[in-house]
Amino acid sequence: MSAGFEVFRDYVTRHTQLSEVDFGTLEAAAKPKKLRKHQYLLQEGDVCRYHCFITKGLLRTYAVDEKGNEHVIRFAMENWWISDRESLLTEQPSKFNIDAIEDSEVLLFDKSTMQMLTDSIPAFAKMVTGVLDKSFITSQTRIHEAISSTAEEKYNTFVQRYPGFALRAPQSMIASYLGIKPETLSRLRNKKH
Amino acid sequence: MSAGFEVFRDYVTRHTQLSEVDFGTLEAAAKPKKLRKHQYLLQEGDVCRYHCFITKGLLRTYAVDEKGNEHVIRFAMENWWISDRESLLTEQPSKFNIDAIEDSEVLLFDKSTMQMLTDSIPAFAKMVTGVLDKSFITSQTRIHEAISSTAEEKYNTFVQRYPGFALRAPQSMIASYLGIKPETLSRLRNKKH
DNA sequence: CCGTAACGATGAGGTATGTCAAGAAAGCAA
DNA sequence: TTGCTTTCTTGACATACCTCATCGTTACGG
Repeated sequence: MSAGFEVFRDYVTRHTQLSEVDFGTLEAAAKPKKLRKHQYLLQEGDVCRYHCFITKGLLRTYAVDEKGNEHVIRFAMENWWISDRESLLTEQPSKFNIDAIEDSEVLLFDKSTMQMLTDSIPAFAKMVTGVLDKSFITSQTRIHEAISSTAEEKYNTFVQRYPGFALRAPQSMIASYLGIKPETLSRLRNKKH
Repeated sequence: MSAGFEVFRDYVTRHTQLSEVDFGTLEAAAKPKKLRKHQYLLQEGDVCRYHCFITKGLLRTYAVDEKGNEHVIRFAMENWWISDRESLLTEQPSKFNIDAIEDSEVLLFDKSTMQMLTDSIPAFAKMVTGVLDKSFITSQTRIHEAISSTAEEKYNTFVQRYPGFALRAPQSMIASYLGIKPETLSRLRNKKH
């Protein structure tokens, strides 16, 4: 068993209970992939074909606006899923880019494979829906914070909630994620005492 | 069949195919409820017990911060679902309020009933997951806009995407939803030529 | 280990949006 | 209708955050 699948196996075990046969099915379905720092998992304009589970490293989803500014939509690290669900669902070109912030490793599950897995392993289907449910809740929380907090409050909340991202991602990307300029974030960080 | 269920039946028919038996099961499970303008569907501190489908009217989810300011998290009208998924999932007190902006009618499905329905009607389960998936995608889009757009861009996008909300909700609530002050929204609207 | 490039820090000044206050308009109850 | 309340508009001013430019620091490929 690959190191990558071991991480995934632990993750699944933490969320549901599956037979050895089911784990075999999962392992056969997962395509491991390594990504070097700065390498793309998905590029704007391409159709997103995979649900990706991260077994190692740190990735980001970002969009580029007309003026060429990057906007980080989200970060994701070990034990997180990442994809463009909209492109995956509609099979239309993605508006987003996903790339590696660190050297990373992921497991790819293409759309039809995922369908097969959720159809044949109900407990796995339930886990996947549970993940989606939590993702939605997290998004609602972020929206709440985005519309109601100052830059400083957003940053403090971010650091508390995601210390891993705060330590591992460059400040310019964190600023982008928070919807503020890097200079503003720098000042915020340095004004503390 | 009540007028409310008729709306729901049409909605379900648009999204999936169900037998008459299944529709009977749904109708038996749905508790209709009328809400007068300003009436609460959920109050902060209470545990959210229901998935609610709106058959008539307009509701909002909002949070109140320490300073007493209201922040509108979302609007929802006919053919939309509304609830606090976090409270529903965890059975912890909600941080949000949901109330009626207009006289409204909803169908309530409590958590265990919903579980029973999705367990016994796979097509319905699939539809519900599909709705959640779309909700998540919508949230991601809103986050993207929140971090990358000016107040004016946010307002224009909002009007285009949700003309119904733009016409039916008071401006102070729309401003709150966009994360800006009512005065700012008023100026934006009136500066056009 | 060096040189270059990317990143972060900091200053000066600008702009979008917020705050507070007053008045006009619109909704609503009697 | 009338009067009362809530919502919207508008102005003057405050401020959080942005922009642009510069410089120090860190990362990294050769």
